[in-house]
Amino acid sequence: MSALLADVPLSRSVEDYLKVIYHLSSQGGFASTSDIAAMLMVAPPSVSGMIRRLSDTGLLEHVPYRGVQLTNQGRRAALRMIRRHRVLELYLTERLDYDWDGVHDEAERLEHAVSDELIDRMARALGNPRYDPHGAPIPTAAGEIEEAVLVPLADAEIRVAYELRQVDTEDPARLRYLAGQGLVPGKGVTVMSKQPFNGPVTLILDPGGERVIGRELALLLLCRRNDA
Amino acid sequence: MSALLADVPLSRSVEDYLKVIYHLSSQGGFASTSDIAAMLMVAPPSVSGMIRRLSDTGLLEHVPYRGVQLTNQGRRAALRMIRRHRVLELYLTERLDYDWDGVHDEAERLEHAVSDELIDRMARALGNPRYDPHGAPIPTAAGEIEEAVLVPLADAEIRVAYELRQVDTEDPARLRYLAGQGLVPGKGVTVMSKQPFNGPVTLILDPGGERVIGRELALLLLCRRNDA
DNA sequence: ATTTCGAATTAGCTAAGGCTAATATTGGGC
DNA sequence: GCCCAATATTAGCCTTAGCTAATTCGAAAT
Repeated sequence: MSALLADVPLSRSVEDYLKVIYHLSSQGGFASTSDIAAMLMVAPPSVSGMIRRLSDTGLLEHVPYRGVQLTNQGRRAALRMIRRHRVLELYLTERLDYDWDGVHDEAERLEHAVSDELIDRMARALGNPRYDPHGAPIPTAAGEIEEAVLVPLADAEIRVAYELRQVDTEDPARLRYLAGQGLVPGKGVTVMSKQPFNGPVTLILDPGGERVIGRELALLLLCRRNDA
Repeated sequence: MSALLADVPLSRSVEDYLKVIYHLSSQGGFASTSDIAAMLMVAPPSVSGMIRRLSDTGLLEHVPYRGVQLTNQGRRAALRMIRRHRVLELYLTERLDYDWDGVHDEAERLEHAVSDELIDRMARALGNPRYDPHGAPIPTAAGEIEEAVLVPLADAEIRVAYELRQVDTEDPARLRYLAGQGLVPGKGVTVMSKQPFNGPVTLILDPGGERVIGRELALLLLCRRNDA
């Protein structure tokens, strides 16, 4: 049945579009032209053009003036890129001493050039890890990805123990600051209070101590209730 | 003085052209359009087109109907690519268990995507090595390359001790065969006899023993006289 | 029900880097 | 010294993937 869906190599641009569309539509909706354009830093008409090519080749479904969704084939290709990206990020930090805030750009370029073979060798060398340096799940070679139910720290319940699982940004400055505060995956966190009007969040880190962080950052810190 | 020669990023194609032109003109001559075309597996008019772009940007000098030579700027860019390629080949074999006959293709794609930073980290992790897995010298980050005077085994003097220094091919089948025969850089070799009419060469390997190999392969084995 | 405004699309352009077919140049053989 | 074959170049086309300007669509507000 997949004789027609020959595994033609995808261009660098196509790979970038698929990845972005995966992220934008991962919460089940459509990805809009303008959101895609903003994420890729291209003009909206460029996106319209690419959307036509991608839907012609069956990688996505386009509802004009509404948005796009990946087909199964498109989702498979996107997850392959995400696996590459996350394995690369982990390998670079673990084996070549990159900081977690500096790996993104390097991985972003390498993910288009590596073979599946190399990614699998890297993953094997790392013991087939399940999470990247930011705590994001690494899809398997078969294309499975863990769907954990995580809640932003900003929405966590007061005085309830959580575990910080994932830091949802690639911005080096934010990552550097958070690492400096000890806010890295694996830490225990308990929110003690939240100020109103999008004010700061006060929390206790374990191990660590008291911290006060702004709401913007608190939205990036994805957590899991300890009893869940 | 190099304010005008801004270090504009080069495209993948441009990097490939520079590398093959470097190799074709390394013995001091001009690289011809058709040789470049053959090495890159493109049609000769494509080469003519690229030559114009490259000489417009000052990366090479073109003498119409005769060929091209790299400028200093072009040579620097080519050596940077060669450094990348060779560091990658060594890293992949040393750290990710690639065979010396399988690294070429992977390095060929990665060399266009890695940063100088990553290459330097890999080189440092390997102890700033001077030779790649095939014995080819690795240019330094500053763009220096060792110019050793090596002689093909086919031209070595009879009953004189040489050291095998470099295997000058990237062809996996040939590399696999040579490794099977123990013909790898570092071995001692002494030619005992050469058959006429491009016939086989009989040699003694140290450590190893007697081997008989065809002239085609004997041309790829670059050696240095032990007393030189 | 109409208007309006923002989002999306189409039209038409550019540059890189391929291709084939046609033309120009060069150097070797006579 | 001339001619031919091999090599190089030019002419003209294609695709990818971007752009701006112009147009069209749809949904929210009147």
